[in-house]
Amino acid sequence: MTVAVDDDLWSAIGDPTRRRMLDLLLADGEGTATSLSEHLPVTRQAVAKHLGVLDRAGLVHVTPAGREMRYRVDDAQFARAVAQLAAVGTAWDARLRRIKRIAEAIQRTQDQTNQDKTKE
Amino acid sequence: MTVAVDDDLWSAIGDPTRRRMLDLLLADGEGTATSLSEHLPVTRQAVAKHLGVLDRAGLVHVTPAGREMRYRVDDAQFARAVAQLAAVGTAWDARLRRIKRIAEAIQRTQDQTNQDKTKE
DNA sequence: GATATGCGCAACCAGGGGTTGCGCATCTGA
DNA sequence: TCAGATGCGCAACCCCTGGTTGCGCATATC
Repeated sequence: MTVAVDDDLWSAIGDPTRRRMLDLLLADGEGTATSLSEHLPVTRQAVAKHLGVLDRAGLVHVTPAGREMRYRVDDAQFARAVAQLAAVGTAWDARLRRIKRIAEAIQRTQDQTNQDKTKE
Repeated sequence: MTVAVDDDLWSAIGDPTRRRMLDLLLADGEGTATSLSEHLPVTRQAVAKHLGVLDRAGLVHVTPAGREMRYRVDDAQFARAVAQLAAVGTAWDARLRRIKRIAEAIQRTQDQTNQDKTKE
């Protein structure tokens, strides 16, 4: 019942800084390491490394424009990442519900047993 | 529109080994560092460290039983973690849909412009 | 009581996120 | 046109984390 997860994709969106970067890129359409770093508590170099990770994971594409490197989100791959989040979430949610159901069932049988005992 | 995420909780479930550990604990109800390590590609000590992280995040509880330390998942906290996954997922999904809508709108206005031009 | 089993602690290593420092390329304006 | 500003990449370094091995201690078990 374990959900198969693309570890590269998951670890890419697992980092909080990278999640904020994706947020920023989605909000503004595109951005550079420098522009992103202005809205983040880390340096341009750190952002550049993260952009490298996101690029290798296929979550962003880069377009050279003069001396700038403009990044934008790859919608399709991003959608895949969101789907993975959802998959793990729903799988765990389902498991939680099943456990709760079983627990309630056990509770009921115990109540029944206790009731039987009081009858004796 | 950024979703507020409990970073400790997220980073706890962000690690693939910890996710598999949670899976195992949920499947078996409870487990020890030794028993879990038998189903994982890492040593008991590594598992023990992860259990420490999960414990500090409130995702598991430990019960000493003789020389064993039995861990089980905290349903409530685990549900919170799942909820966070779902929250980020749905937020991003919504943003994707909005972008797609805007893109389509732009497409339509461009089509309209082109049509106008052909009319001239 | 001797042996096996489960655990914790400590030291160590590799990789990743972060920083600073530097040099190179591209823009821009006087 | 050329000098300064701007954007970027590369390299070295630090610290934390995930992982390992090695050890000793406590609890079961025969």
